[in-house]
Amino acid sequence: MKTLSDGFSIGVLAEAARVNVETIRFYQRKGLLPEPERPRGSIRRYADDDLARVCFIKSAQRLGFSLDEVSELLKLEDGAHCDEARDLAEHKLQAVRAKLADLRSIETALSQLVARCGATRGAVTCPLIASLQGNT
Amino acid sequence: MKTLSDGFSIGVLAEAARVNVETIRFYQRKGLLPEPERPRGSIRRYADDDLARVCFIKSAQRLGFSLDEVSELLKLEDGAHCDEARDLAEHKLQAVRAKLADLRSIETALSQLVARCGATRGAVTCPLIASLQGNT
DNA sequence: CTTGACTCCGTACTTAAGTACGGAAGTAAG
DNA sequence: CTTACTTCCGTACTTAAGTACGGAGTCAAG
Repeated sequence: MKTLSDGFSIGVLAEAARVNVETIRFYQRKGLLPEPERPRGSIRRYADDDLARVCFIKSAQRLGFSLDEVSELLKLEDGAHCDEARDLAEHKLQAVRAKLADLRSIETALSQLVARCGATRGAVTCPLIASLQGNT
Repeated sequence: MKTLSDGFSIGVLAEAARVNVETIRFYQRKGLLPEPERPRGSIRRYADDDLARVCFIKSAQRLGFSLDEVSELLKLEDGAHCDEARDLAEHKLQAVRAKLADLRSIETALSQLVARCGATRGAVTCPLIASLQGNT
């Protein structure tokens, strides 16, 4: 007996997450996404949780986290030992703050460039490179 | 005749930029870094500009820009036509701002997680995933 | 109950960003 | 001048993150 909404297929999941079906399968192989049981010889069904997870992966990736790092982030969610989780989170937090600082200086540089570019004609010597000098 | 400081070798450049020598050569092949002339049958010499450029590339990469995107950013610096430059800069600026927004919500989520994790024992259900729901 | 679309699975291919390799040529110290 | 390290250059290998492919099984509409 089938409850009314017992999840969606991999194709629907992929489409909803704006991702290739193969990518979903790839994430499963990597252990980033749980592979739901398939009811005896049938097709796997996915739920909103899975969609959220895929979206999260893509979002974190856009921020420059690798899949390995994303998998660490996800372990936090999955309720690993609290101490480990905390350590991990603190490290990520530092990385995130460093990225934020870098991005802010790029933002400043870019908006200045845009402003100046509207004003001065030709010969743009933008402050972009200068804005990133002081990094490790 | 050699002036006292007429630049450094590729090895020194690479070391200063904390990068593999091969990476320098790779960037040259991709046109991200100019290849200085080699004085008749001798070795190429690099200057501070080149170092700055390599550092910039690495910084931008850490923020999630691809080498292709970095090369666009660098074209801005190189004084392309002002209008193009401005367009490019505006697009990048939007991308940068989107990244900033995402990063800020991750930062919030992570710091909340760290805080809670110190307080509650066990069973961490972190707000990380939730924090990234609202993205395209 | 057939037909067309979708799923499953393993394997193979692709792209981006390097890294490594090997031989010839340049260079710097003894 | 020899020896040991670099550079130079082309070509080949590696890793991460997918993408594509092909054959077999499943599902649902007509």
